[in-house]
Amino acid sequence: MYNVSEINYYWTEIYYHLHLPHKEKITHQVIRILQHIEKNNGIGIGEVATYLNVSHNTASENVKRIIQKGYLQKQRDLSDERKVILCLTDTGKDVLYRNTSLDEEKLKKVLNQFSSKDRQMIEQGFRTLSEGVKKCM
Amino acid sequence: MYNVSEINYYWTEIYYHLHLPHKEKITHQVIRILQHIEKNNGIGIGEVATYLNVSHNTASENVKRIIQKGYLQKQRDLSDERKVILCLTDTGKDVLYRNTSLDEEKLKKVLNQFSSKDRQMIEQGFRTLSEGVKKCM
DNA sequence: AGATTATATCTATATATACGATACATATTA
DNA sequence: TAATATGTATCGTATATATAGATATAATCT
Repeated sequence: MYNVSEINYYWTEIYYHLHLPHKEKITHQVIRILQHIEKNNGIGIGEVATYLNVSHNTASENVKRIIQKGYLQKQRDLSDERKVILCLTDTGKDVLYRNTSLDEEKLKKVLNQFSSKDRQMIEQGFRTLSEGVKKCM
Repeated sequence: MYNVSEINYYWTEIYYHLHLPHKEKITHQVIRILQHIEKNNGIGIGEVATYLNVSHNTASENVKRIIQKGYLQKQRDLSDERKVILCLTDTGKDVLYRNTSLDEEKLKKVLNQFSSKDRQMIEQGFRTLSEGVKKCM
């Protein structure tokens, strides 16, 4: 018997202690948009609207503001020039990283405490779960 | 040799696919406040201000709005009645949960794919890392 | 009593989010 | 080719949020 609540507790503890410092003011919507674009190719305004469950004009305006901040870039789809294709700028990747990832310096420090066997187990656990997630979802 | 970037990649993949649906409009500041209060006891306005690096009045107003939404509760510290002690309401716990944890239904589904040996390895990996983090940070 | 501390409130400003209505350019179809 | 559909952009408007400075209040300490 395994306990998913327990895993969730570990999950939040790890993030609480290892997240990066939050520099920029940013909302969840913006992070969701950045992450959705980063994790999928060829995302346009329409897909953003559907994903966030907001109207097209809201998505368009939200994306415009994110472009103004320099986090996103626009291209036109060559096969259908009505469509926009969005991708992250380097700044956008950096912002997304700082708001969703673990601080690698802290993580290194923590991992250094462990035996190499334990480290391997941790890494293997994450890898296995991540790969299982992609197969299943 | 272990690779922290790889762990980070797994980390974001897992969260992207397993996070709960985002119902409420919420900012990062609010989640940071809720999480900081949940992970520590006896937090007041002053500590919130220090933690977020904002002025005391900003922290006070922010907390006031969060209380209005029903996510936080106030008590006075019995030993020093100037001080406020903040704690999460049930709604607040629920909101924090939905914005920082993994969807337990999805997680169960993913874990069910694995052998019990793999499941144990994953759980053990999280536990070990979580405990290591608390020792180290 | 006076100073310090912790919090609260008032005012003002900037920004984010959202939607409806409308416009426009590019496909697609009859 | 004319009519329609599709994808996006913009305008006007409304609301919520975040922030700070100035000031106030209440409890505590010296």
